[in-house]
Amino acid sequence: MINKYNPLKIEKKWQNYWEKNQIFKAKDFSKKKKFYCLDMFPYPSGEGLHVGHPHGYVATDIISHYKRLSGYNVLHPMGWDAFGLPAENYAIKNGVHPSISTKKNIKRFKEQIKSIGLSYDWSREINTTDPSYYKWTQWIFLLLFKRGLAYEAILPINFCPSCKTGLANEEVIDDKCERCGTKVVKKNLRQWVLKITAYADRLLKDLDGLDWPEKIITMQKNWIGKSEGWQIKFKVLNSNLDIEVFTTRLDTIFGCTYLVLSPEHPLINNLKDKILNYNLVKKYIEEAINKTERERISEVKEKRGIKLEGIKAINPANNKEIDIFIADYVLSYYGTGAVMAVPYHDQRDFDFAKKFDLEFIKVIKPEKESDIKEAYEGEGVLINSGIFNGMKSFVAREKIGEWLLKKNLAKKTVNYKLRDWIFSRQRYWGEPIPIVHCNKCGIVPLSEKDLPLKLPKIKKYQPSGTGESPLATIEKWVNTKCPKCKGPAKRETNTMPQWAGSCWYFLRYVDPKNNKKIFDYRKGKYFLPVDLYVGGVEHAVLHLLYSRFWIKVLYDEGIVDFKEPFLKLRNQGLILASDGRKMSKSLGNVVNPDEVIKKYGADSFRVYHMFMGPFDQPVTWQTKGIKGVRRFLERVYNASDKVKKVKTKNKELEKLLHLTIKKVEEDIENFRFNTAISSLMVLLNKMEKEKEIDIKHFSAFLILLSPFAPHLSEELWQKLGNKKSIFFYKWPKYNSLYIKEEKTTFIIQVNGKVRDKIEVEYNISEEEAKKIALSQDKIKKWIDNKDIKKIIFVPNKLINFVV
RNA sequence: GCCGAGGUGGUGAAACCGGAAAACACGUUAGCUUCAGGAGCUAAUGCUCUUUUAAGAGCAUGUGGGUUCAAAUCCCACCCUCGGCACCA
Repeated sequence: MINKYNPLKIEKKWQNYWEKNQIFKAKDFSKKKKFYCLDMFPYPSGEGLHVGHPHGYVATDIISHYKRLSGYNVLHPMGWDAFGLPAENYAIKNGVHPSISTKKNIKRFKEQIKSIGLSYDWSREINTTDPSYYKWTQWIFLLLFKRGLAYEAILPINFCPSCKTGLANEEVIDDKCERCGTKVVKKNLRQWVLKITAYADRLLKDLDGLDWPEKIITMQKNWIGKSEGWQIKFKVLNSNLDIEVFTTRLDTIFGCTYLVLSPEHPLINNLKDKILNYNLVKKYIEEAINKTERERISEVKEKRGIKLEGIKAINPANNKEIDIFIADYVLSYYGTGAVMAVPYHDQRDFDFAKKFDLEFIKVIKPEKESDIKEAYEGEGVLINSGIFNGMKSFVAREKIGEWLLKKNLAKKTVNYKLRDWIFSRQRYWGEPIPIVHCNKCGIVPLSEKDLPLKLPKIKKYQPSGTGESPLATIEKWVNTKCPKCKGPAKRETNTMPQWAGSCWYFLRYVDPKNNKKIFDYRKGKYFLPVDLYVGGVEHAVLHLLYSRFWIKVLYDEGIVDFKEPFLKLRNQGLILASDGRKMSKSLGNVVNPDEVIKKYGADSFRVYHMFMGPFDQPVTWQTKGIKGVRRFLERVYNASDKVKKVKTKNKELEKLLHLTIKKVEEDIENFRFNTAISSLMVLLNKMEKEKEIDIKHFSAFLILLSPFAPHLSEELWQKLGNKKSIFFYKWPKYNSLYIKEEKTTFIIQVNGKVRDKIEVEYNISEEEAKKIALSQDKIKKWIDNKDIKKIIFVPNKLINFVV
């Protein structure tokens, strides 16, 4: 048969039609219920889309269509997260201003995305690099500043020598820059820091109500890393100084035989004169500080440290004099930067004490005795612990705490792994931080009316590498007047990190052109928060955590009335190249969607994406695999020739249709697109067998298909004589009457093995089933003249004879 | 080391509230169709064994055990793959 299906022609036609008639525009106010369906917006890179990018976009598009057909007013927008290093690097290399290359890249991305026929409301498109957008990013920064959540600090931070900028902790993976893979170095830099730690507890607690993948929730919980314990004061002998430590195992304090301070601990400087071996100590500290975190961690097995000769501390539990060490396994930024060491009951202390031949005291008796090859870190009963002997360890923790509290030596404390967010970057292509430095007034924020503070055009983008942004070289821009005293002042030259614009972009889609307010609150009240958010798992502790933080601040400020931005989150699986590796330009295994769409059509592209496998699992892209879905769509096209205004008498088909409606509906809701498509295939296979296809059946089928293959469905919908777009119609309702079974295939087992199948009336009784089953020749043979010991009957499923 | 996900035909996978393992596709083979290439249509397709051969039987869901009339599905132990975290006191 000649294929009349010509996707190239019909797809362009319908894309134009949808755009011209604004079919997918979300209404600002509507009596309909809203559904906010959001994709993580892309960074428009110079390479354009590869075949894997739109995986999530196709899924949200299917859901958006499905929700519209089910009567919702759907907000389904798209935009560009366009600040970032690649554009700047490109500018350095080719001298093209980032705003120009960004514009070009966006154009290309938009064309590619449009060619897939995704139903975005393009009237709401946003771009984070647009001053009318980043005005509001800066506005939020001022808000953070006003609330004391943005502060300046000189910190030893992770610095990428290749990108020549400081990085957030979240951006450092295995000691390497998340972007370029270069090993980071420690650098003391003046930084803007956001106090995300002030929200640690709320960021943790509010995870509970979210419909998010368990994995992401766990990752965020681990990243925040809450632990509850006690902070204990150890007095330094012959001085008025204290060393405070944090512990979650106060029950082991009687076993504490020394203290360990981190190399960065400030107390060391105060004790300088008393430390007899200060020169050696100083040398050790210098070495330790120059190591990166990873280097310290990689020496996990080999504990290093040095004893502070000449000074001792007092264990407040038993008043014993104990030694003090410095060791790099103690982290300055966690807890108090000092630990009480209990060699017998902590593996790290155990390793350290072995190496330095220190005293071990056993204070917890485990239920089962074990050998002393390693520390016992479990629970048990206290021994060698004075008045607490015999107490269970989990009780003793509190009792010892209360006892020391009375002596003013302890307080209950909660510690988090989460650290404040290093927020400034020494780069050009980012939002300028709206702050000036005045000799007289200090740090002064710009006022709202001075926003946006536009990024000046410059000729040299090259970062200095000294920790200054390229902006620092533009004197005309840097030198300004203090908003407060009108005296001479200098602008902040650091820019905001990549993540700033994406923290709040979904709010702006609600009212993207508003230049008076961040958005109209009435519009926000209707559309927000986001009902469904789909994107890659790689943002688990970056974008998703930062964004939650900002939304909570906006909530506290009364700008939004919800505490969590994304109610439901789903992650798409990674699309791997056919060699099983990640698609990347450098590996040369990238498949370009343009070519696939040109050859097979956008509908085939969409359907194949969803048919490949479970949505959230990684799959390898096999372009030839797309043939199967292309054939399916061709057969749909050909079947439309057989559609007549006939009333079918095929009860089976009627039933299958209603089962399919139910199945597709449930599968879409549950992100099981692959099985939704296969059930549509099954229905088509059945309909194809008919001489004439009932127009009612085919119409319903087309609506079920339309979220997946919108162009073809629209084309055939028109061919059936409908005047309006298919997307103005209603999702078919399945009727449980049709689904009702009349006959069923009944399985007969002997000893649990299937021996025969029979067609029987639905709801057949056990007695009857037994009678029929036993009369079957095949069954007789198996039962023979053995005794039937037991009969298991499962209604409408099977009967099992145990002989 | 800790946490999480997963392991089913030649391939992608389905079934996973215990009840027909392999739906739906890809690929392969044979036949038809076509000037040819491609495409299409029809049928077969987990493995092994057996003259009950237009059929029958056995074995099959990472490995080994267990529960059950019945296990891919539940329980225990182990192996492997992938992802995350990792000296957090």
